Amino acid sequence: MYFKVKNEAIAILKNCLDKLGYEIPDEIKLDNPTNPELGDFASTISFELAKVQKRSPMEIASEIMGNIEIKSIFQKIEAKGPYINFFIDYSIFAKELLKTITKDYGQLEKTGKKIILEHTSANPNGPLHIGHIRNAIIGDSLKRLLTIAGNNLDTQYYVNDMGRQIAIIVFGIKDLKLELDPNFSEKIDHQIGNLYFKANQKLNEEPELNTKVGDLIKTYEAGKDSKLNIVFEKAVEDCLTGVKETLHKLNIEHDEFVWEGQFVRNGEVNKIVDDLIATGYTKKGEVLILDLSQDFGIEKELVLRRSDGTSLYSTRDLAYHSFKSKQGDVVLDILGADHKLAIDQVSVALELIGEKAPEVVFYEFINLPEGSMSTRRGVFVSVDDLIVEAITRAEKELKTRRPELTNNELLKIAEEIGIGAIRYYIAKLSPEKHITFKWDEALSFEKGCASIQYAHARACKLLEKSKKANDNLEIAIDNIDDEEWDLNKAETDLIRILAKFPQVISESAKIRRIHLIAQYVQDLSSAFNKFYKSEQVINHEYEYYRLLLVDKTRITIKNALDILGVVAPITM
RNA sequence: GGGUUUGUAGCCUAGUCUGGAUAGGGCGUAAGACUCCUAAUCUUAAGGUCGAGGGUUCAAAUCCCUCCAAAUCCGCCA
Repeated sequence: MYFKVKNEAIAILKNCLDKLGYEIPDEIKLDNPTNPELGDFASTISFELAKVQKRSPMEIASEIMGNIEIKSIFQKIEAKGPYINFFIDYSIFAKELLKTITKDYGQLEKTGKKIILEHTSANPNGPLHIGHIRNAIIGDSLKRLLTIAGNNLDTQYYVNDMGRQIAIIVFGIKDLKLELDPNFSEKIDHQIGNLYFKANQKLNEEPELNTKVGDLIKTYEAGKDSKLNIVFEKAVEDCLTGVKETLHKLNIEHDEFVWEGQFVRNGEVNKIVDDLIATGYTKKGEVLILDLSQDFGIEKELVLRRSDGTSLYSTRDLAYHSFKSKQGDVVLDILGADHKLAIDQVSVALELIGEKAPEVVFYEFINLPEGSMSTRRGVFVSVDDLIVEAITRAEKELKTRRPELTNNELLKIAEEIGIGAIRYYIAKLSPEKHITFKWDEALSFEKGCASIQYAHARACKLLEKSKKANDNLEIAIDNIDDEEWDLNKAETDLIRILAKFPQVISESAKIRRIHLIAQYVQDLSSAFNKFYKSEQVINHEYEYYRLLLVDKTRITIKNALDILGVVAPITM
């Protein structure tokens, strides 16, 4: 609906320019003025024409105004100085819009594109910490966003079962006889993280033990020692169990878990190395390297094999990316900013052998006030702890607000609010922003996600109450054209924001940024809360229209929260 | 040393790609609003050298140059 009106405005302008005999630019851009008093769309076309024609923009604007034709959906078109402002006629537009908002509002046309989205992919050497969830939350929200934007998504978690990290864990189990408690006295990924920390300490004290780790890597990569394979696989599987549990609590599920080891075993890594040798960009010295400095300006050489013949992460990653490249139209990675150089190398290498380079969404680090996090050093805040704290805080708040709730109800709502707070905290920031983690900022309920969820719950409750007082809501939709509806400011503001939802989705999906959605749903719920506070709905003259407005707002808030992976509670 | 990212009120942040109207939100602060559909709400106010300096332009938070600060990368780690 919004697209349609915007295009209509552009058509009106084009028509007018044509009439005046001016050359029509390829693209006519319309701004959304921040101040509603300046209209719904604004054109700065006068400035551009002024440059070409060497006349004042004001003069051109008034000339345009003298020749412009107003169509019915617009109430008026005004020139404010050099700007040309379009004002929508909301008494018509609002009714049209309400008809277009259905259960799947926001769903864009199918693009037919398959997108392979890899996210999270944390090493299975400990529990997820708050650095990892930025990846997971951005990744999962993008999956939801790109799906509603019409794409076919496949999400993958790349499991690093072959790295040095995992070998260190196996070394801890086999050589240091560190034990995991099979009775799960502590969540298994936390146990593994702890074991990893201890094994690293030992290796720091006695660096000569590193040869044992090297031997483990070599043996596992060869894959012939089936007993050792089982130890590796068990450790990874165990850790992954814990990680999946954490992700599940955050409403995050992956379609596939792809183990990197398979690419060594099935010969893909060797094949990639051979293909790269064939390009002529490799050099063989003590180790095999890929040199991209001459033709691609990448200073750092990429080592493809260790001197002992084993593969490295980046080589296996090349094989994995080649695998993904064959599965979809777009390969999308969510990566920490520390991977920028590495993925540049991988991308160039992939293009050299005729595969698709990934598109990458980078995010900056989350640090603790005391510095960076590290699983190896045992310095981190785990996501599990964060979740417990978030839910505890929500519970406490709920107890004072809704003392009449049963324990089960309370826990359910507290979970929805706590998880929402976490996801929203990450989602609302643009990914290139550096974050210093602070509990109070991460878990704020004021004007954060909770107020959005609250708006949704309010809308639900209102609709429920109206059902008791009224006939069915559908009647209002049928009769929508028969009655006049003179909208006030609160209603107009709400309509205006509701109308923008598909445009926001389209724009966010295009630039692969979820924080626009977070901002949008905040604006929407804020407009709804204002409306709710200032206007009576039940028993009002325009009750049908207002109930419709409430219902459509409810749908839109829910669909927007869905993109962020946040539950829209019916009550709270 | 070189590359990349960030710097917007006491605090957090949008806007930077694609220059355009009075720089948009939120927290906190101050004052106010529940005999009325849920006050996790709403209303009002104060609070800004858009890191600093220079340049381009009719117009710069936005583009260009120099500098400052923070983070990060420059591993036979992942």
